[in-house]
Amino acid sequence: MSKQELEVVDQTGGCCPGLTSAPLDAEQAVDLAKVFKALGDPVRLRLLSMIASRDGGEVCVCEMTPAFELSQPTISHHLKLLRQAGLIDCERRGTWVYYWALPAALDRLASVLRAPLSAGATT
Amino acid sequence: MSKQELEVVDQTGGCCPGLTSAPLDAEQAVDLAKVFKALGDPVRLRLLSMIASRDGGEVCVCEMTPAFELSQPTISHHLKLLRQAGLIDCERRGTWVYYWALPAALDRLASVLRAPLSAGATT
DNA sequence: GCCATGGATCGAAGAACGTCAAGATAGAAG
DNA sequence: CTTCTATCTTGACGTTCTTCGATCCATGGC
Repeated sequence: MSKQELEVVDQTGGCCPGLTSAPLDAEQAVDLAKVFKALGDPVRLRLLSMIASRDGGEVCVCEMTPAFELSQPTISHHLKLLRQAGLIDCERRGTWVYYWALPAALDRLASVLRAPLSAGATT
Repeated sequence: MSKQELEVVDQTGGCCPGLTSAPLDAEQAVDLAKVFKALGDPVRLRLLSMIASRDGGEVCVCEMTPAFELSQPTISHHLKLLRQAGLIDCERRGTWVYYWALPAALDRLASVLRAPLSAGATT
């Protein structure tokens, strides 16, 4: 896996500490909450899952919309929220728009949630 | 029959396939979204962090309330939501109420978010 | 140029959420 | 039993979210 050009580990200002290592400060909490809020809707979770489970490829909007019993503007709206949360990105290619996942964002969240391996009673 | 035989909690098995391994079905998405929604508020994230970063011990409400510029009922409300999401639990002990984290819930979420280590992560 | 198609944006209706003040409940101390 | 402290619950208010229909923008084909 290729690394980004950022060698520092705390680039996002909330990436590293983790929920379980120390109390989150207010600013980190606001930042993280935005991303978790984006995941706090079943439609967005399914959209993200559809996209992220195709790590190699993109998913066309025209493929996602009919998978839900929702209007096209609603799907578009949810995709926008996922994009604003930094979880996915998209590109127009001809007539169609393709979305792909940004795995680093998911990894960051997982790291925040995952208790340190040595957590618990260390003594 | 309340619970089906789906008691396997193996993170790679039937319970938590993970966002990135296959598209989430609607029911799983609704279930997961409830937990992520509980994390989608900065106050709740900080509360959970305060509690979870003391894995060995509990945190008294009397210790959490003054950490926020919010009324005590509001804190109580957020703690209730975290408890309903299965992220924390509590017990009254004398005059005070103590909360502690349920690390298995956090682990489950992390597993859902984390791309499968051996499969698909080809970036 | 014109039209058809895929997607995004706008504005509005209804539901859900975060917050507080006021009241209720549980235990401790006198 | 009464009172006090710590916490939870209730009811209400304003804000935010989800969803939709209608409309607009971008691209490709004629």
